[in-house]
Amino acid sequence: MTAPMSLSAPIRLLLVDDHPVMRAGMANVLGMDPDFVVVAQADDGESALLLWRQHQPDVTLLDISMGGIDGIDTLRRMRHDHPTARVLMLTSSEANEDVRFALKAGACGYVTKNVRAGELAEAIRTIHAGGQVLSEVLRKKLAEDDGTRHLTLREMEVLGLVRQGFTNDEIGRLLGISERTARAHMGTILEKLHVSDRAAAVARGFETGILKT
Amino acid sequence: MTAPMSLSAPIRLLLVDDHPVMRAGMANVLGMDPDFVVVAQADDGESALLLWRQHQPDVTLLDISMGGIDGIDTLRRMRHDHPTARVLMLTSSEANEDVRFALKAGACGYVTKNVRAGELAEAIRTIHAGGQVLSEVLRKKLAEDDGTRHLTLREMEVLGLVRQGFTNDEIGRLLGISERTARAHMGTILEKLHVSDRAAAVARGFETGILKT
DNA sequence: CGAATCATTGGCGGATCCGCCAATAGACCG
DNA sequence: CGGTCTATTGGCGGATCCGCCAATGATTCG
Repeated sequence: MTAPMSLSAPIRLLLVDDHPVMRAGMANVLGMDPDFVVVAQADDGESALLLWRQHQPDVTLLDISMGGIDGIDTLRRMRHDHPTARVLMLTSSEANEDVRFALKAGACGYVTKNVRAGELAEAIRTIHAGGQVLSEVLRKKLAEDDGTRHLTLREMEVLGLVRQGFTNDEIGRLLGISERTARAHMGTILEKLHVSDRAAAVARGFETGILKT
Repeated sequence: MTAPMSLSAPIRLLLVDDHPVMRAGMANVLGMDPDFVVVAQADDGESALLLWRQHQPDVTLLDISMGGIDGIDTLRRMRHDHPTARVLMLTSSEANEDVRFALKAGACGYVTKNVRAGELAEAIRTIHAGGQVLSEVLRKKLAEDDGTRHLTLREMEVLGLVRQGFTNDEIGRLLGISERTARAHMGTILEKLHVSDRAAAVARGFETGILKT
């Protein structure tokens, strides 16, 4: 528990969150620690990408729910433009789909906002050292969820229309497929989500993060 | 724009939020201003109530989504035990139902977390001076929503069961009423929510905040 | 005390849903 | 090259949904 690596250069951070007060909190908490220096802050995805290019931070802390392009998309583009970018998702969402997509999109870690300051600092150090961060709880949720097969793109598309109140017939026409096919998709959705009707499927969609408010 | 009332005693604040980093942000932002002093912080409803009694703060900043009892319930109990308590909701939810219930439960103001630091300080001063705080945006959303009639308790109960995938028949049995009555409730729910089927009703429920993840 | 809202129930009928059966074609994987 | 997954479509039938008609008692409000 002796202060580690205070001799090396501090880890340069980019903070991305659309809540000014939250950013102040991060800057404050992390600014206390000489291992870190906040080189820039952004409140949306666009400026995050811009600021990344300008500052080339060692680690980026990225929120998911933001106005404009969402955090996952920002992450995708950031990793696409700069494959070396190391990103720690710091968000309030515990939805499995968010975690899964974030990791798939190249996040090096995922922590929820109810994390304590010390844990956050530790996570950043791990990320910077080239490690992965995923809390035990989330790891567990993901694992038990892997037993379940996930919705395909097509199925998500269908679920999105179901959410809007379209009938199978309308969904078929909207997607340029037969009503029967839409129904087949509906069937697999119900099966995969372990529910008995489309109303419950929509609910499940929101619960798991497939659907967003 | 001259610094107001710096001669009087500072406004004593209680911060309630389950995100440590967010609390640090609030404490930091508000601590800069000599008008404010943070006398206590809580990360859940129970301790919030306890700390209120101990410190009798001038203004409480209260989050809605928290582990344990939620912010609205905390607010209710706080106002019940101490009708003089002045509370400013500070939350990330923009859902109409949250705003409505908060105001009904006795909140003196409601601001979302994407508020800038200066606005937050201003809001607290207004609350302390006996005023109400509600952003133009939220006021507008509420107004246009008042045209729509709101779900009754019974209807929310039904919607909660619909969400779980129960049929009208099952809902009837669960509530000890006829299937026909459940169906009638369903009908009014669809009408009030301006949707065509129960799946869309569930979606609307999540969008408006009637249903929670 | 009327007006309004709410919770309740009934019948009838067409629309829609969902399950079970089966099949084809393309994509991807080892 | 087989196996698996995905997307697609068909038929059949019972279950369920939703709309339209109408009615009663309780409660609340002005």
